[in-house]
Amino acid sequence: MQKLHSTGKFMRYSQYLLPTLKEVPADAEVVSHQLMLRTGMIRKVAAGIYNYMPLGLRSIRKMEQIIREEMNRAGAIECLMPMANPAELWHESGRWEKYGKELLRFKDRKDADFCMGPTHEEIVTDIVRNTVRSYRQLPLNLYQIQTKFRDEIRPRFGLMRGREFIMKDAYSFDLDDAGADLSYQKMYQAYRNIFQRCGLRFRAVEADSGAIGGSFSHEFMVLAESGEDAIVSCDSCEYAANVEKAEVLWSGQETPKPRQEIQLVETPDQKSIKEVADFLELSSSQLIKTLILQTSTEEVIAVLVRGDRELNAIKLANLLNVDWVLPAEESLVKKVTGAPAGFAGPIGLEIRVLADNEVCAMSDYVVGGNVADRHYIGVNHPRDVVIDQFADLRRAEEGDPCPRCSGGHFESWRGIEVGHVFKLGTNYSDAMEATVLDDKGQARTLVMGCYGIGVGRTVAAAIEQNHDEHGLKLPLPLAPFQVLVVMVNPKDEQVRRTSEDIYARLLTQGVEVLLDDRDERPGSKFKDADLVGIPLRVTVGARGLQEGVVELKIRTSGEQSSVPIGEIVSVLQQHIDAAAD
RNA sequence: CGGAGCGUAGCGCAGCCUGGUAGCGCGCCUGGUUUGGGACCAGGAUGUCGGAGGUUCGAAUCCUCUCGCUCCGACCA
Repeated sequence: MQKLHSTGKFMRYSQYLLPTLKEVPADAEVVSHQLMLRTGMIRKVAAGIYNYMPLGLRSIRKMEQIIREEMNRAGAIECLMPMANPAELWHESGRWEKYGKELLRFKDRKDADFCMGPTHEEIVTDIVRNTVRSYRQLPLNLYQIQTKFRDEIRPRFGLMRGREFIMKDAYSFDLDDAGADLSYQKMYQAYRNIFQRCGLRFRAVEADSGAIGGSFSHEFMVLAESGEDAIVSCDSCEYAANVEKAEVLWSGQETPKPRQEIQLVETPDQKSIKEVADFLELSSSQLIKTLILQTSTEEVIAVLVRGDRELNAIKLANLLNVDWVLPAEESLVKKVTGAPAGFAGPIGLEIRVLADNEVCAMSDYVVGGNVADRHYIGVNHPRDVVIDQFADLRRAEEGDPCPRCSGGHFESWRGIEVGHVFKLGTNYSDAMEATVLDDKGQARTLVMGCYGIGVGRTVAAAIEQNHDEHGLKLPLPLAPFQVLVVMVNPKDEQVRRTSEDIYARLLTQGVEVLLDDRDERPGSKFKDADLVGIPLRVTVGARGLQEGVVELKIRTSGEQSSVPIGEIVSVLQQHIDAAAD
C-alpha cells in the first residue's frame, strides 16, 4: 500500500486544514453532500464543481489506489489522456454533432474548436490506431484516472452528480468478439473486487445498452435510499437489473372468454385510473391505461398497460427501434382520440395499438371511451379491441417472478450507479478506422469495450451507506486516516508525552494517523472525531494514564475498551490488518 | 428547457411588506477563568446588503435589467 504524506509534521490537527462545520450547510440536500461539507472534505467552487480539501483528497486517493491495484491485477495498463480534446477527433466519430450541450466546447487562441473530455473513446481509439499494428499486441486494455467534464443539465448532491468529476475509465481492444467478451468478463470481476474491497453493499445489474446496439452492459449499483436509480434483484438467484431493463416474465396465459357485454358508461370528470376505479367501484387492475405516445420518428401510437402498472418507455423505444417515446401533447391526444386527456381508449383508434403482455390475460375490463366523461366497461379483445402487437412493455415491480429462475421473486432497491461496464463493439473503431493485421495479414476492425467508475461518486456513495447522526463511519479502506489520537489535555505534560509517543510509533509503522493536539475542550474534540469518523480513535487522558491505559474506540461499532499503553500500537495494527483481508 | 425560490459578516439566518444608512447566533482575534462529550466572563475585528441602472432629500428595503445559486419537473391519460 502506498504511503500517504509520510511526514509527520502535517498530521497534527492543529496544523492540518480540517475546517469542520457545526451547522448543516443550507444548500446540501443528501447526507453525503452535507457530511462532506461539514467535515471539510470538499468545498464548492461553482455549481457541480468542487475543491477536494485535504481530508477529502485522502479518501479519493484511497479509492483511486484500490481501483489501480485491481485494474493492474486484471491486466489493464494505466495512461493519462488530456482533458482538452481537439474537435477533429470528435468529428471523426460523429459525436461533435451528436453530443448535445453536455459537451463543453471552447476555442483556442487560433480559433480552433476544442472540448473538455466527457469520456475518452475518441482519444484512446486514436492512440491505439496509431500505435497498435498487429494482433500480437492484443488484447489491450488502457485505463486512466482523470478529471472529466460534463456540463450536466442539473448538477446536484455534491460529488454525486457534479459537472467536473474524477473518473476511472478503461477501454479494451480485442481482435474479435470472443476476445472482447473475455475482456469484459475480466473487468466485471475486477469491478466486483473493487467494490468488495471498499466494503460496500452493491449489486451488479443488467443495464439497458440503448439503441446503440451494444450487446451487453452491467451497472454497479451501491445500495442506498437516496439512489437515483431503481433496481430489482432476484431473492433466490443472481439476476439483478435496472428497472429500465428488467424483464417481466410472461407465462403466456390465454385470454379468458368474455362474460360481459361491452357498455359505454358515464364517468363525469373521472380522469385518472384511481378516480375511475373508485367511481366504478373496481380495482385499478381491472382497468386498462391507454397511453397515447409519440416517437422520435414522429409516429403516434397507443400503448395499453394494466391500470396499476407503469409503462417502461425504454423497452418500448427498443422494441420500436426509435430513440425515444414521449407522451403526446394534449392537443394531439384530442386529435387522435377525439376526447380530452383522461378518456383515451383503444376502441376505434386509427393508429397502431400495442399492449403489454399482461393485457393478453385480461377480460371484461374498463377502457376510456374516447368521449369526454365516458368509459367502456365489459371490454374484451379481440371482440371489441384490435391489438396489433403484444410485448413486454411494463416496468418490473417488487414481487414480480424472476425471469431467470423458478420460484424467485424481485426485491426492489434504490441504487447509486458507481460503475458501468459496457461492450462497445466496433462503433468507434469503425468510424475511426482502428484496425490491426491478423495472423493472415488481413486488416481487422478492433472490438472495443469501455468501463467506467465514478471515483468521487463512489466515496459519496460509501458515505450514504456508512454514517450516523454524528457523522461519517467510512470503512477503513476508504477512511482518510486510519487512526486518530486525541490528547485530551495538551497542557498536561504526561498526556502530551504519551500521545506524542504513540503518534510517533504509529508513524514509524506506516500507520496513517492524525494527532489531535489542539488546545480545545475535550467535548469539541470528541464531536469533531465523531464527525470526521476516523475508524480507530485513541483517547489519551490523565484519567486513564493513572491506570496506565488509553482508551480505544471503534467508530463503526461504537465499541470501547481500555488498552495498556504498551500494547496500543500492536492492538491498532491488528485492527488495521484485519480490515485489509 | 419549464416552474418555484434564494442571494445581507467565514457559516446559519433576521431586517425588506410599511424607505431614514445594518443586526442576531455560531465561528474568528485578545485577556482571564475553565478542561473526558460542542464552557464562561470581559473586550475586539469583519459587510462594495450578488452586480448595473432607475425612482427618491434618502434605497438592503420600491422599480427595471443582469449575474450566480438551490429546489421541483421533463413516464398524469
